[in-house]
Parts: sequence; C-alpha cells; structure tokens
Amino acid sequence: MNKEFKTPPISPKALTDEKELVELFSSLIGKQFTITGKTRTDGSNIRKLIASILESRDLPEPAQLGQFEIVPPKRKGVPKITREFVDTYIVTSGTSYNLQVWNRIPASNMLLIKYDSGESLQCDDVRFVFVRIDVSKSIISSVFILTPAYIEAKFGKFGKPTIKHQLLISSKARNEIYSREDKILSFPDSKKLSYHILHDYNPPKSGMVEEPVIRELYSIGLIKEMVAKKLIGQKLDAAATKNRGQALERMTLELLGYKVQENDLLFGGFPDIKNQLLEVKVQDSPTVDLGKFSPENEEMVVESENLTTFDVRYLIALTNPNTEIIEGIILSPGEKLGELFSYVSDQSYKCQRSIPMSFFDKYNGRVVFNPE
DNA sequence: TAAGAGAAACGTACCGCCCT
DNA sequence: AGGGCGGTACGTTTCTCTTA
Repeated sequence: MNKEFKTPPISPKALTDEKELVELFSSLIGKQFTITGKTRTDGSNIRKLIASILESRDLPEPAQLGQFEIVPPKRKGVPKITREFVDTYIVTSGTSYNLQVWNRIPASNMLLIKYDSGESLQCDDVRFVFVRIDVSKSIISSVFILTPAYIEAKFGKFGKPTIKHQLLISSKARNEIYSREDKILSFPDSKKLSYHILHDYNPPKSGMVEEPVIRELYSIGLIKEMVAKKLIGQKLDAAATKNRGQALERMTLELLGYKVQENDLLFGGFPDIKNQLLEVKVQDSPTVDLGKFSPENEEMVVESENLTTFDVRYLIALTNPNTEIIEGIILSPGEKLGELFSYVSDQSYKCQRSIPMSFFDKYNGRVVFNPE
C-alpha cells in the first residue's frame, strides 16, 4: 500500500465525504476477488484494493510534518488508511459477522490524531469499509461504509476490550534448546510450591478442571519425566482436532493419568490444566499467544491457595512447523519466563461486535453508507 | 542504502458459556 | 434454541533492525 496513506489529512474537513466514497466504490461491485483462505492475506488484499480505488484520484491534502501528533504509541489503533481515516474489513459467509476492532474503543472520543490547529480525529471518526465477497462466485457483491455510532445504534454496543499477551522466543533460544541432549529446558517450581508438591507419582485424585491443591501438584521435575520426555518426537496431529493446542493438552493429560473428557478439554479456562496449575502451549512461530493472563505481571489465579501467574507452570512445546513434530520443550514456572524470553511490551486488545449476515444480505449489489 | 532477518502486529475463524 | 459475548488459535503481513 502506498506510503502516502500513512500521513493524516491536513484537516478532518479535508476527508472525502461518505457520499463521494459511495460513488468511488461503486466500481467494485461485481469485480472479481478470489479468497486465498489465509485470513491475514485476504484482509491485506482487501485493504490494498480499497487503497487503489482511493488513490485513483487525488487524495486529501496531507498534513505537514510537525503540525499534528499521532496520539497512540506506535500508532496503535489508528486506521491503516490514515489519510482517509478508513479501516477495511472483509465479510464472507456464515450466519453472522464478528467485527473485531483492534487497539481502540471504536465508538469513543479517544484522540487518535491531534492537530496544532486544535482540530482532532478521534476513534468515532473512523469510517469502517466492509467489502462483502460472494465466495461461490469469487466476486465483490456489496460495499458498506459505516460509522461506529451507526454500528452501535443499529447492532448494539461493542463488547469489552479483551487483551492478548504475547511472548517471543527467539530462534537463538529455540536452537539452544534443540541442541540440548534431552531437548528440554526446565526450571524448578516457585518457592511457594516447592516445599509441598509431589515428587513421586500418585494417580490424580480429582478431575483436571478442579481447583488445584498444592499438596497434590506434581513437581516440574516429575512432569518432565512423565510428560516432557515422552512428548519429544511426538507428532501433533492437527488434522484430527484442527487444534494442536488441544491435541497437546490431551496428550499431557493422558500421560499424567487424567481421564480426558472432551468438554473439559474445550473449556477455555486458565490455566489449561487447572488441577495441575499447568498451562500448555504449542509454538512453531516465534510468537507464543499467552491469552488474557500473562506472568509478566503477578496476578491471582487461585485465590484459595494464594497461587498466582508466577506459580503457574508453563509447558511450551516447540514444534517443527513442517512436520508438526515436537522437537523441544520448555517447562518453567511463570516467574522465570520473563528472564528467558521477552514479552511483547505493550499488549494489544480488541473490541468485538457481531453483525447478523442478514444485514449484509439486504444490500446485495450496492454500495451504501449508514443505510436507513 | 538495499536486502535480508528477525520481531511485532493483528485479521479472521471458531468455540463454549450465558442470557433471552 | 439461538445469538451475543468473551475468549483462544493460528499464521501471515508488515514493521524494524542488522548487516554487508
């Protein structure tokens, strides 16, 4: 996408008005667009397509450097097509569309661009451009230009922001683990746990989703022997579950002697195996998605036993992306993770709003702005 | 300064629980 | 039963840093 789009317009008044955008986008209707199935790629292609339409004529005049300030750090939450204050979304099939807005509260008046003139562009000024694809014909069937206020008025408020923490394991660290004899990098349990937990195996007394009791937790050393060593070289069959995280969780549970129930497996609590205060993660890219909880900051996990994210044991399986075979394992209490790997500094969050597909169906073949 | 490598960002699918 | 909501998974794009 043209770098020009990154510069905001000289003034909010310079933005192309929505009526004109409707005209512009009308050329897209019926145009061929083939979905690759790679979500990130498709989203990017849609953005490029919209950008190409916008730059087919004169863009709004750019703001001069130094006359404005981009408020959020690293321009997080600022619409990608900043010059026109447009974000693009791709709508395909299904019964409802899950609109996910990243790193800003969509309908708020939070500042995104602050001009020296005193003017500003805010979250609620962003224009949402939805491109609806008819997947059976691989064509664009309609385009919607909607404002956050309209979306909230019509479909309800956006959900609460949900945070996602990430951890990075560099290829250097990964290779160091691969080069070890047993392919396992492990650390002792936190002090709080170490005095009480089990070092010798006894079959579990309770179900995997039940609150843990310190005295019945298996030590990291024991987990290493019973689980980690056996997992090395195993293949995570992604086809079977479509979800390798669950495949790993299942294998771990079986190795520990827990009865595996499908429902329990799908229960997305924290940590995954609550009864063992154990979180299992699969990683083949450098990024590990930690979800809502992160041991970057100490947070209470089990109130009754005073256990925190620092005590949670993380089992991270390093897989070969080509073969899906586990080639290394990290076993560490949360408190140590930060010493070994780096946290993504500021977390990202998103706000969601589902929109029934019937809404998009109503305007087939048209380009509309805040219809009705 | 350009290319390549590494780090970071984030778009979309999908899932289960909860409420109506 | 069905939709809304909170949440996770996945993996590519894109930004940024490093190196030649």
